[in-house]
Order: sequence, then structure tokens, then C-alpha cells
Amino acid sequence: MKRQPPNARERALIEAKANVLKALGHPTRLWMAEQLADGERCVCELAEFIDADFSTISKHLAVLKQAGVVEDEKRGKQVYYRLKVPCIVQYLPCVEAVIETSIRERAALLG
Amino acid sequence: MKRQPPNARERALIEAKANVLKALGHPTRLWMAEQLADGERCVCELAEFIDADFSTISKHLAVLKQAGVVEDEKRGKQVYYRLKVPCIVQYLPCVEAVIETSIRERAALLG
DNA sequence: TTAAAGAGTGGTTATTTTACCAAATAACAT
DNA sequence: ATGTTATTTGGTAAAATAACCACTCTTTAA
Repeated sequence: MKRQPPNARERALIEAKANVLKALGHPTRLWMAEQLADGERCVCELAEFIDADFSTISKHLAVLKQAGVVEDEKRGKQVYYRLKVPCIVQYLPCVEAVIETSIRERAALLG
Repeated sequence: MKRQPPNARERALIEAKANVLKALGHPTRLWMAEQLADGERCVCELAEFIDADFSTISKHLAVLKQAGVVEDEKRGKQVYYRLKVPCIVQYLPCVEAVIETSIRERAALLG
């Protein structure tokens, strides 16, 4: 069976998937997603541990939301964020495996 | 138990993980990774289906390699790429679930 | 009703990313 | 030796990203 170039439909799906991965591909946003694996958090709780302007944090959350990774809910003065599809963080062990492999290889090079 | 801000070690790990996700967070690179899930491919086989300059393709592969996602091997005139940690593509069903959720919600909005 | 706290927006700037072209390198065939 | 194919590298321009500041909006508290 010969391989095919991706058609328009497939290309759209790939783009959407890449967009999700890209959203998680920033240290601050990945950290946020990991925090949310333990349950919802308001912006102020997340901000407590992030050394960045509040507006920056807000924009990172907007990126995660736009990608469909999180959803938000306003309760009183606070806005709570939570993961929409929790499996998204269950992947991370494999991502870590990638890193461990790289580290092991570098160590092997050093003897 | 009170949550803690990430220390230097944790921050380095998060950065490394984010870097892997970022590498996969581009349509062309994600497509390449998916192709490699079926086994190694040389650059020319991948290029066959990608509408971009050869140099562009080469640079995308370099990004994946630098992130530790793929490794390469030169055999004759060709360079073959393969996944280093195959589980990296097993995640994608969850990524798709994120997208499906978004689509379903949008559909629900339309009634 | 006024002030303060939590969060988001708009604007700006520096940095990064991506794509293309041209040129270089490596291996093979003639 | 020379050309040809496969791939990478360097340069550059355009576009996207990420950070900060100043400001706005909303909700609660005084």
C-alpha cells in the first residue's frame, strides 16, 4: 500500500494537534497544566509561584484555553482554570523518557 | 501539604519537557514524527509529501533531533531518521481527544 | 459610592521562529 | 577526475511569540 500525501482534512487535523502541543510547549504553560492535574486552581494561586507579570500569566492561560487544553469558570472575584481532558498530562512520563534517553547518551559520551 | 514554587532542578526538567513538546508543536514536524511511527524513513521519502524547500525540511528534522525525539543514521547517500522513544506518538490520541472536545462544544453552541 | 482586589486587554519592543535561496559537503556513478 | 544526487549550512527577511507597562472591567468590601 503506497503512502499518500495528507489531504486537506488530514492536514487540518495535524494542525490542530500541533497547536495543542505547541500550547504545552512553553515552560510556564506546561507547569500550569501540571498543576491543574491536581485539580482546578484560580489564577492567583497559579500566579503565586510564577515570576512574571500578571498580564503575562493571563495570556499564557488564554493560549491554553484557546488550544482547548483548559476551561475556566468565574466564581466571585476569581477565575478558576481546570484541565478539560486530563489525559493530557498523563503523556508526560513519555516526554520524560525522551529527556532521560538524551541525558543517558550524553553521559555515555563522557565515559 | 503546601505547594512549593519549582526549584532550579524542577525548572530545568520542565524546560526540557516543554522543549520536546514544542518540537512536536509544528504541523510539519508532527507529521514527520507520525510517519516515523511506522518505521524509519530517509529524508527524501519524507520530503516527497511535504511542500517545502529541502532545506526547510532538513531544519525541521534538526529540531526534532535536537529535542531528542529522533535519531539519524547515514547509509550511503541517504540519511535515515527514526523515533528514539516510540511512545511519543502514542500520546496523540489524547491530543485528538482535546480537539474532539473542542469541536463537540462548538457544535453544541450551534445547536 | 468608593476603594481595592482579581483578572483581562491593548500597545510596544525584543527575541525567536520559519521559510526561502544560494552555497557547501558527502557519497556514489561515469 | 567529474558530475550527480542527497542532505546540510549560512544568510536573510517576514511573521509569530513573549514579556512588560498602563489601563480597563468586574466583583466584593468598607
